[in-house]
Amino acid sequence: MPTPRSTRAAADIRIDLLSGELRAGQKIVQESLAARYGISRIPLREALAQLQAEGLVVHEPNRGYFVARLRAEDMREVYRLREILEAEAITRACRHLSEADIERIVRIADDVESALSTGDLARIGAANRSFHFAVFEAAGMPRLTRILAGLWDSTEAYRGLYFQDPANHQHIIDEHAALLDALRRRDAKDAVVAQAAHRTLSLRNVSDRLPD
Amino acid sequence: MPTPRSTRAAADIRIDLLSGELRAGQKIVQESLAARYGISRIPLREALAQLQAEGLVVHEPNRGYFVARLRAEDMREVYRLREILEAEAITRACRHLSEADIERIVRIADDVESALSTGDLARIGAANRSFHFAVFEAAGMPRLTRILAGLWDSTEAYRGLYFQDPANHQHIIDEHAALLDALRRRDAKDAVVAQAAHRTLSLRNVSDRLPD
DNA sequence: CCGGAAACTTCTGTATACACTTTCCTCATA
DNA sequence: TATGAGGAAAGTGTATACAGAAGTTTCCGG
Repeated sequence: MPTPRSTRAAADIRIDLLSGELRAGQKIVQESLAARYGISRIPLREALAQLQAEGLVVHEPNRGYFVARLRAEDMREVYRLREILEAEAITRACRHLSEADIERIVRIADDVESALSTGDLARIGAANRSFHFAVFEAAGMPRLTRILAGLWDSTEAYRGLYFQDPANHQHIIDEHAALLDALRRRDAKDAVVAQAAHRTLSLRNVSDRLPD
Repeated sequence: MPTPRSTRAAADIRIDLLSGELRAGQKIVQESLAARYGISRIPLREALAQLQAEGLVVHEPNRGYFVARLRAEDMREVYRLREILEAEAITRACRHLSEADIERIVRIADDVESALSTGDLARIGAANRSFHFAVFEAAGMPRLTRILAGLWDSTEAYRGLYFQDPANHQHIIDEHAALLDALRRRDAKDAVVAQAAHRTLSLRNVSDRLPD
């Protein structure tokens, strides 16, 4: 396995955080959490450092890490930031997209469809993410891509819930198609609108499950 | 001293990175860098993890950390992202600012002026940063504040050069005053413009010193 | 003389161990 | 009963140590 323990731990913690296993505001005792994942504190701390950059945990010197409080309002912040930054990414992408880029994105969109038909949530999530980030990366702004990745990560666990409902599958396919169509025409405005529609739907889905 | 070694190391590395001591693309050998700062590899790794979130270094599993390549183009990306995100922060801040907030910001602006008169670069930098982040924080968007902090950090070392030139001192004072005036009037549009002027000037100053 | 595989070197990733800080409890005192 | 000093317990921050992966050199067969 080429994945370091710290990376895997970060993924595990994300799940536990967002599934409510680790509750908001709670102190994170490194020893016990490390034991839970069967690793030592060193890789755990690196995972926590990464999650801090995503805003899922906060750190106080000599006092340790605490679970950040995620409320509906936080979710709205994440989505507002995505709105702004994804608009920038897509607008720039429209300027730079080559035909090869578009072909590649089309192939990934096909992957998403075939993943949806299997119902394998992990595969759907991975494919969907690949699709959107293939577009974002075409903007040629690596920092922007990284920031967006952090924002996506911070709500990663909720996306599974969204994919779980088969009623959403056709929406996803349609919205990806709309985005692709706009990209083909290099129509930044339409592309931004298509992306926004996609995002708004999933925000509604997610924020219903949070306090406040 | 309440600062953990890892935090201090991150600051040290930032300086060495941006002063050219550590060159772009270069592999970071943890052992030697740790020795250089007189610490062990553990806090160094945590510092590197943090710097990765800022985009100053990149990590490849089992291969280690490498110095990110910073070109004028990267600087333009950082400033473009700041432009978008600071506009959002200031717009929201205008909605939420209380009189007490404004008073506090005024006091910090005075700190900046007195720091400028002493010529102490570290103090000027700290005061200037406090000033702008006091405004950003008033937006009530903690993730946005954190992202902006990362963007500021990634060019921190260059800001010193800007403050060093006394010709810029009056600019800084005037622009802070203009921003404050707009904030008092809760005029989001003017405030964004004032902030933009401030930023543009320092971008020009910084990007002249980079390759490409 | 060259290509490729095996041994070696170097460095990363992680476990263990310990010092120092914070927190909590106890108990004496007003 | 409330309060604060003192000390024990718990937990973080970091140094040291080691296993294993990546990179490098050496050596052999062609």
